[in-house]
Amino acid sequence: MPTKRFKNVDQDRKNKILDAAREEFILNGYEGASLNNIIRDAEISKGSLYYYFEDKADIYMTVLENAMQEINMKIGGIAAGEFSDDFWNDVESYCKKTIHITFENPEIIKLFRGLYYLSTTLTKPESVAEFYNTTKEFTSEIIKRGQNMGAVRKDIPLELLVNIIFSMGEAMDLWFLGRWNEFTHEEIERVPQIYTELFRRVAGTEPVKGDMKK
Amino acid sequence: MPTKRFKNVDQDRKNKILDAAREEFILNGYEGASLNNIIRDAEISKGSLYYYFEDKADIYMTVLENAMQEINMKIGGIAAGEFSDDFWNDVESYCKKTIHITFENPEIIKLFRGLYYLSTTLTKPESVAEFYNTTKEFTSEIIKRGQNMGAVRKDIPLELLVNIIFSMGEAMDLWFLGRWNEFTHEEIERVPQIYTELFRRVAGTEPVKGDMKK
Amino acid sequence: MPTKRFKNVDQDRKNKILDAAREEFILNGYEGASLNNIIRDAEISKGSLYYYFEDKADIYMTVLENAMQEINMKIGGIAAGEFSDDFWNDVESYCKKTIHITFENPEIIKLFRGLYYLSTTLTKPESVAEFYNTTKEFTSEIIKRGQNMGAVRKDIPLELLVNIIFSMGEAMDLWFLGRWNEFTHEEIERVPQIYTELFRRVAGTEPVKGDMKK
Amino acid sequence: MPTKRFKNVDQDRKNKILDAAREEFILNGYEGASLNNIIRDAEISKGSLYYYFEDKADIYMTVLENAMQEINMKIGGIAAGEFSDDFWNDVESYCKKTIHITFENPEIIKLFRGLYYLSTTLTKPESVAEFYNTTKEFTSEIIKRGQNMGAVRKDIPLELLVNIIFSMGEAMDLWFLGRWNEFTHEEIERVPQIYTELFRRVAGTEPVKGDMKK
DNA sequence: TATGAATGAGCATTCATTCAT
DNA sequence: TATGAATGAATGCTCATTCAT
Repeated sequence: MPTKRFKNVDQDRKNKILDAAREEFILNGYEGASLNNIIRDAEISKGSLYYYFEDKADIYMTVLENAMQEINMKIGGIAAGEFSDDFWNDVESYCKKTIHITFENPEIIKLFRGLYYLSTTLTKPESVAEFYNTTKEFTSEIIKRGQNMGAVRKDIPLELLVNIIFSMGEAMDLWFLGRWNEFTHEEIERVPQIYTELFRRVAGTEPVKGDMKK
Repeated sequence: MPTKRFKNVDQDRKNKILDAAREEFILNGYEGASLNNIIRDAEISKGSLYYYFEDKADIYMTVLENAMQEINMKIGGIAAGEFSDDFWNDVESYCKKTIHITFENPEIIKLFRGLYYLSTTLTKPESVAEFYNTTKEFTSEIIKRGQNMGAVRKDIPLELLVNIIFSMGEAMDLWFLGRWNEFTHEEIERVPQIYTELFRRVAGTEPVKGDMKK
Repeated sequence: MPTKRFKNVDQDRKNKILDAAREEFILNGYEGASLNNIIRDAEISKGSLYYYFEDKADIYMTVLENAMQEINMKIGGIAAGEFSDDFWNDVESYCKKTIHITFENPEIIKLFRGLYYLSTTLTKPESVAEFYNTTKEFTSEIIKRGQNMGAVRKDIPLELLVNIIFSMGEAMDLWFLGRWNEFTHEEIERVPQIYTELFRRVAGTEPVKGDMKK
Repeated sequence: MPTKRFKNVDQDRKNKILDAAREEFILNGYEGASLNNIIRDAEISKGSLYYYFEDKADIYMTVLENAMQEINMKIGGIAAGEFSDDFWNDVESYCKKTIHITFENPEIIKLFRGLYYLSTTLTKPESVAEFYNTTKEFTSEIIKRGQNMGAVRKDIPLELLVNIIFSMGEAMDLWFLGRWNEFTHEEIERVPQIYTELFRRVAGTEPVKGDMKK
């Protein structure tokens, strides 16, 4: 439980630490990250680090939570009230926002990839798993809403659906990320449609007839 | 390049080494795996390990190649000739075989997850990437066949499609793996259908009206 | 860069480390020296060693700098002001001092021999070379002074002259070192003359008529 | 005692081994040299290496002896009969030959530098020392001849003189080697004169008035 | 003679963590 | 709160040498 002590730290210092840590984890993955590099870049002492955090995993989790929060703040209000009654339209506009953010902060993907790896490896995976779930809850909420509106199928376990959607998103992120520069502006504009079309095919109640040329 | 020296090693010894290494990599991932543990379990000397392999990555790759080969042997002949003219039917029967094997050797998934992580992290990722690609080529071939038969859409880049399919498979594997024991025999029987239905939704040319209750 | 951390270490501990390191480098040369031996003899942990120093080369350089400083402190003021206007007389008195010190601390020669070897071998030779040059600069200064006074020839490149003088000194050191015990007190007294006479022959502007019986 | 077994080896094989070993020792020094590299390059087995040689030092010594022999063959007849009665003239022509060879095979210097280092470090230095002495004997003979002719001073112990001359030669070799390319053809022609002049100054019975502009 | 598999001690270096101040 | 010195186990890897065949 690091949080209490760390929460009360001066904001600037807090940011410096989180930035340094994030950078390090992105660069070297979880195992590869060195606490020494972090304290060097954050300009704090080893002692402080261990005063704020329980251990390496704790730092990592904190970085993650923070990154997530940041993202959510940027995506912001896809609060219930803002949804229209055209579910898949909403999804598309959500995708549009998300994709923008993701591709403006591509390192974040690397950060979370570490998580995925960790969840099966770490000695104290509970907290990681917990975080992982929290992250998925948001997607879960959206999908449930779709189900209530009759737009999303109910014949497949919700959690499975979430996982699949998640993985698909990750796969597409990765693919587009690798060739982002090769795309024209117009093509980029159509990326959210592709995401949505594929999500809809998998999860939708009604057949989708897609037809998109690259 | 397991240096051919390893190939000539006494079969028992070879197995002992590969088993120990696989176990270690599964347990701790690539970075976390310790060569010391491996030689302890395999009951060989440090020198021997480095006589057989170039470095840690080389051991890992060898373990992987071996696992892959093992799997392929078990899946066996989905050679071209065995395909019928009902593409999605073929896919389902392929899924059936694959799922069986995967779920009988669930650790293998963990093994390959390391790969995924590695491919973006390792200092010498070429060989890893190469292997990763080889692995994907198989899926790629199947999908191309589907395209030729008019069963698989062509309006999405092949590689992207492969990646998505791959990720979906991984996600489903993971999900089912976690609750394999909770399923009745009948439900298990229907799993390949679920895989296929979802693949078909994503990749198929014709709308799919799925309707499967959990 | 002994990282200033080392500078602040308790004097006793510092000495213990430097002594152990010097001993080890003298005994086994640079490549042959084992950090394990050093920490064993210095009774410190591996971690501490790497807390104080960057790497093996850093330790070696620190030992060297220290030895150099020690020597310079003992030789002390051959500051400009102390020179008379009889150049070769000054050289002889400098030799007298130096020889005494060298032969009272003969191991030091071995220490620096390592340097010589290193400067051509090491992967990071810059710092070594730098140090080596610094060391030679002193001789260089003296020679230049001799040239200004008209006592030292100018028809040979300065740097070449320095190198030759240096090597001659080394050769004589080595030779006398090996038979120091065989000499009578009187003979020892005349050693600086021999050094000077030979230096003068090589570097002097005027013919020298030496005549010294062993 | 490697020699007997190694001597009887097929000439080609022998050369291949010696070449590979020499290359390795030149490249990495004695400590740094790896027997594995040697057998790889020589295309022989580990077992053979240890059948021919006692240990690493033995290989090194053999390489050295061979190199020395090679040099001597190239320098060739400065046999007694070929000496004129102008000693220093003979020395100059000897220098001319030697310098040519040295600067055509500059790696050899590196090879012998290892020796110098070794002689104080190695666990079995006797053989090294012995070799070192053998090497010096040649110089020694020449100097003695000079003494008999009255051209070389006798007031300094012969062995000391040899060592000094040797060191001076080494120092000059090194210096010229580093700037060989910067010299015009004419300057190169005068190098042996410089060597000789300096040797003569140090060892000669009569004053030398040198005057050479760079 | 010749091979090459096998060894294990040794290497420099990095690490997360502790704790006295 | 904050520091930074101290730790020692662990890491991947290389080495010269031995020896059964």
